[in-house]
Amino acid sequence: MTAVLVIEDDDRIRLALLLALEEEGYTAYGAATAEEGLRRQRENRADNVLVDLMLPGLDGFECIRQMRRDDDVPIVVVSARDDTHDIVAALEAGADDYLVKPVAIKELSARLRALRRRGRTLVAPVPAQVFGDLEISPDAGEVRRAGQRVAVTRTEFRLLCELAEHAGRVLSRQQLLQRVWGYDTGDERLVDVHVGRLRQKIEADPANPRHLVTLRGLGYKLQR
Amino acid sequence: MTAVLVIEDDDRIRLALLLALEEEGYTAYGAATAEEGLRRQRENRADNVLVDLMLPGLDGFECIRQMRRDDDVPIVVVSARDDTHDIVAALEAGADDYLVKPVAIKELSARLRALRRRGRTLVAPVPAQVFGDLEISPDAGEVRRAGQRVAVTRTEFRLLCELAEHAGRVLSRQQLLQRVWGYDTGDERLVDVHVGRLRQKIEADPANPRHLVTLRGLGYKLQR
DNA sequence: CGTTTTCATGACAGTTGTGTGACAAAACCC
DNA sequence: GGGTTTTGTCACACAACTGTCATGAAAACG
Repeated sequence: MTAVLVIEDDDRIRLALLLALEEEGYTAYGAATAEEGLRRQRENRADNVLVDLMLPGLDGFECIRQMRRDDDVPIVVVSARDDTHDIVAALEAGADDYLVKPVAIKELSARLRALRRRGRTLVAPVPAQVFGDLEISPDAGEVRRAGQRVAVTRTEFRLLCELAEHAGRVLSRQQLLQRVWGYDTGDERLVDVHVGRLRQKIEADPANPRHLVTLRGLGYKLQR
Repeated sequence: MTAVLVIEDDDRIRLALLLALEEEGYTAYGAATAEEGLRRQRENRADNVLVDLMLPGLDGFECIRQMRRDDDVPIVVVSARDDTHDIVAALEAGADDYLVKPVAIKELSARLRALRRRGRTLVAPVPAQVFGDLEISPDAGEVRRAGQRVAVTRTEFRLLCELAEHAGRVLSRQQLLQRVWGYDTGDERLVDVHVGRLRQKIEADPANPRHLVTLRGLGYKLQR
């Protein structure tokens, strides 16, 4: 199922777009401001983003720039103005396509498909993160200890990446459940179990972990 | 240097586009018919192709379809008609963008840039890639193991090239489906089957692959 | 020092992911 | 047109992984 996020302040237009997109078989949801749109996209990544340029507060250009900082999602601008400067500026900001209102839903749908066909760029390789003798490369799906490849499972890998991303900071079990498993609620012991298994694999002495440490009452953190 | 091929029958418009593109720093060359355009693109791959829809003989849609059969180059349609049906049909045929004449050269340039940023970088002749005893020459369409030529099918070859292009990085089944088969959605098991067949051919011990490895829960990757 | 809370870990059963052989449809090639 | 190759679907088997639970150790608390 393909999810589309529509960032548009005009309620009528936004709802019309959402309905039309659902008609076309997409899962669509909206945001009335750039800030809300950015937040929703962070929390729940859509496969495509539609954004209006004229937004109250943060405008569309800035919205695109900020979203581009950590997201490769194809962004389509839907604007009322057919102005070359706007088009160029939007594409410069990181948009992938530009449509002028009123948009024909069939055209929109075809363009979304064309964009997805081309797929995510895959260009920027993520450098491996190093924690002492521990090495994590999300790109290669690999974990190494002292240069030796260590086999970790998908869940363990995600957990490790999450901890690595916030290296040095404590993450509560609740946060980890949320970020790694997507559980809003659940047994926190689950995290313990996976941390334990991870330690067996990545720590020289699993009983006295040096990298993946427990902060009693708080959670876990990964340190150098 | 970025090369652009302009397929457009109207001499005046073609020359104007070529001049404007060179002004923008591109290397640009033209073709007056679809047939000529296809031939030139086969002989000498441009990084971007601009196509007019109204062409004598083979029309633009057919031109795009034929070019798409064995080329991933970003194709931009430049048409006089601002008609949703045309737009949709062109995108369906495999175009990546659609501009209505008269085009603003700055906009065109920005769109070309956006396309390339997103698009694959299948530029220039690709040198043979070597993975231990495995050798892949995308240009020659050949695979060798220990110097011996190995017969692989077209699909297997594309799959292998895709993996080789991102050597060392995991590609999910979804990404492979999209990049090798062009499927937006589909049965991921299909990838397994072809990976399996490929292993039979390129791995010394297919049951214990050394190059084409599985990353459980993540996908496949090709490594040295 | 005893009690309570928090955490580590081994065992286990259910679930999921992957490899593979068989087969039919489609494409290709004389 | 008939035979061959290639492709995609399916089903099954097996291995790997996940989440739950129980138990006991360690730390915090009073």
